[in-house]
Amino acid sequence: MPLAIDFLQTGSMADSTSKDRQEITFSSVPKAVVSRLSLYLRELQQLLGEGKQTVRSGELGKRLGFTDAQVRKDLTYFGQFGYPGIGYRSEELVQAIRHILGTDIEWRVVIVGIGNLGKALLGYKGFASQGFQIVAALDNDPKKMGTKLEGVKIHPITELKKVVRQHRARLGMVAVPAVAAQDVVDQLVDAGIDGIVNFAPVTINLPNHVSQVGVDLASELEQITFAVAKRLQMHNEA
Amino acid sequence: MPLAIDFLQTGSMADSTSKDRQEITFSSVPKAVVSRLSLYLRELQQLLGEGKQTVRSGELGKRLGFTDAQVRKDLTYFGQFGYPGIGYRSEELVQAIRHILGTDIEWRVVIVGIGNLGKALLGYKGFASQGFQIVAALDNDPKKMGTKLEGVKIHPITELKKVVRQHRARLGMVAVPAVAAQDVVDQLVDAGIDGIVNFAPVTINLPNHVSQVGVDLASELEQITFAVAKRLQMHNEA
DNA sequence: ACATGTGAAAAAATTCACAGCA
DNA sequence: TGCTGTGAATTTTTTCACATGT
Repeated sequence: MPLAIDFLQTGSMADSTSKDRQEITFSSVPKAVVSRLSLYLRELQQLLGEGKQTVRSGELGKRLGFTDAQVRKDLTYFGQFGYPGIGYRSEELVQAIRHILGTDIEWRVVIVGIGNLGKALLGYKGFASQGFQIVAALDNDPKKMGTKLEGVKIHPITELKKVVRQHRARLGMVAVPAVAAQDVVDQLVDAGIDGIVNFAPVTINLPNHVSQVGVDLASELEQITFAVAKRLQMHNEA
Repeated sequence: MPLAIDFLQTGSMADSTSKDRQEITFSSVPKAVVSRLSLYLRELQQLLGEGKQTVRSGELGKRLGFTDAQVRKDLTYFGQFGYPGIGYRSEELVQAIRHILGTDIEWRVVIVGIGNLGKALLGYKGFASQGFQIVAALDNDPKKMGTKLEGVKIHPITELKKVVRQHRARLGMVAVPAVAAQDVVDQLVDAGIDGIVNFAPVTINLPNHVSQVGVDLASELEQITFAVAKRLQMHNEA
């Protein structure tokens, strides 16, 4: 019996353009598919801004460097969203992907660590537009307490649990020094957070019921130096 | 004929602890291997800090959530670094991975866009420790021109090509608004940059000879909301 | 004895290619 | 005609399990 959730509210009988009730089965969706879904969403929003009401799998894929088959296969993990002979309706697919990713509802986020990076995250406009609301910031510098940045109040880390619960935050972004990361993460878990984005360049341990994504800025650069070193080497060989 | 590069300088005849000359063949190394390599490196540096001179594949893997076989297989894409019955010598493996990633030499980096995120990147200490040197910053705000931040001078974007060439920078980090990203990237390519980390939430187009990695902060959060939504759904089902 | 390195097997992800539908 | 959706084929990646080396 596959796992499934209700998907896309049933359209009214008179609304001939809306698709029938669909199901999403989550069994064995490759991790890479989910990250491409984010890219599809971003590109579709771009396409909408360009006034394109529909898009074909080949077109969407080409803009992102994927094949048409990849785009179609990725989407069909979650349902049937396309129209044979036409393509996909941009607005409809945006809504569908937002529902799949879970960002058709607002997520309340706390940021821990208001150094340079934490401040950048606080001020980042891209979160709000994708359904993320930053509800509180936490830091252990006494000088910052009680002040506001970008309209968000800064609390002492000692009040983390209280603040997370008061705001009913479900996600945490950790931008503290590496040595403090595990401790902060433990507190977030204790406070009942559902998921964590960790910007500290260190491995953190979490219980299975809390999701994490690690973003290591040096590591991102290393992916590139490897590619460049490889290319130079190939060139020398040839 | 496989691609290969010289690897690990040949030890002196008297140095019985150093390994023989090795070769790296780059043919068909999975992309995921390279990102794990970054994690191995980070964890090994951590282990060294804890005073561990050697580490077994199972131990390294466990700390990162991988299997022992995965660790060994990943490393053998590039050579033989282990000692049967012992494991890997931490310091030696650190050097080897740095060489593989290309970070055993210094890379000069420019940052374009000195908003909140650009400032955070400028101040990030994790770059220098991994072999990245930020040599210049660029922005188009006249008020910032000529000032210094974190000891790095801010130049107008109009001088991008000149600045990149004067500093012989090979990598660029792009932290400008989405609408400006492609233009900035084009200028970086024109200036002869080798690789780009793009923080703007937009797809950029590059010639094949320039590497890129995209970091989309909202997308990172979406990976988590998907996992959380999925877990909640599984719970409801059960 | 113990841990690596590695072919072989298995699993997973991608690509193909075409049936079916607008 | 032109596109999606999708089983099948292919390719890639991971895991297994054991021969090899210390």
